[in-house]
Amino acid sequence: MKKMTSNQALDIWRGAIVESVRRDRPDLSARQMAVLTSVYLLPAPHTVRGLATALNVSKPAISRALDRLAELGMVRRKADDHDRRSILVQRTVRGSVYLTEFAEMIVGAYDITAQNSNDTS
Amino acid sequence: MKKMTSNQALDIWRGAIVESVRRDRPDLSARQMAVLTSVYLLPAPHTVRGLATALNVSKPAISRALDRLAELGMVRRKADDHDRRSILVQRTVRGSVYLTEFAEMIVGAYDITAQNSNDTS
DNA sequence: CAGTTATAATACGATATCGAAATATTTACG
DNA sequence: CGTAAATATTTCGATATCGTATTATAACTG
Repeated sequence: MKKMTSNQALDIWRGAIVESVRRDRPDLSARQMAVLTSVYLLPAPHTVRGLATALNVSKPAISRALDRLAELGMVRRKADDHDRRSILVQRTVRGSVYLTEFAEMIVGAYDITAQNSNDTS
Repeated sequence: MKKMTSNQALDIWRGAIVESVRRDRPDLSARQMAVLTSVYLLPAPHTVRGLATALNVSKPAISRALDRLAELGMVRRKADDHDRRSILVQRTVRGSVYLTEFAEMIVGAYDITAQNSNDTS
């Protein structure tokens, strides 16, 4: 499977999102999910301002997303000693677990899709 | 790329969700997205009861998700002539366009990930 | 050191979503 | 028929999220 078709892409997305809904996991908004994955996958450090720029949303929107993610224990705020106006968004064990489980749901959906689309060429 | 690693899965997910947030698209909840993709990717017909069972959520939750999706013009309700208690959830052009665009964002994220993980084996 | 700029958080009012209970409406069945 | 069951929606109060404006704190600058 060298390339991915649009149909395969949607199948995978559906498989993962349906599994997430079925399991009744904490329902993160698209924005919260964008913040969470960016914090975990992009190189540190992460600030409110940086995330706001990267995601093209307002800083208060990022602050609130961090409120929610921190409440779920998936990120942690830490003061920046070099510039005490800023905060550094840090990863947590719980956040790692959540994303790892999510990744497994995606891979699971991928495997089912790849199997069904039987690309033996 | 015969198999997909967890890291690649998350990279793709992040790429697509961030792009969706950046473009300021209608922000569907996970549940709404699960309903929308199920209606478009699984074989018809689709009823509230069927979707509720498939997604393991209550029927009122499906009704409300359909309210939102119908308000956005992404699905349409139609009375079932064979059993007038039921409704049939139907696809629309707008819903197809939305999902097609979304699929392209996923494929785009996939291409970037595949490129970066330079799997020349 | 006074004034400006930059950072993040909070306040505010509006809107959306939630779960659970109550309400039609239609069908099944005895 | 008439009662029970099944379908979907609506209602209710509680909670969450939204965009914008405002506030609080820290750093820069002339």
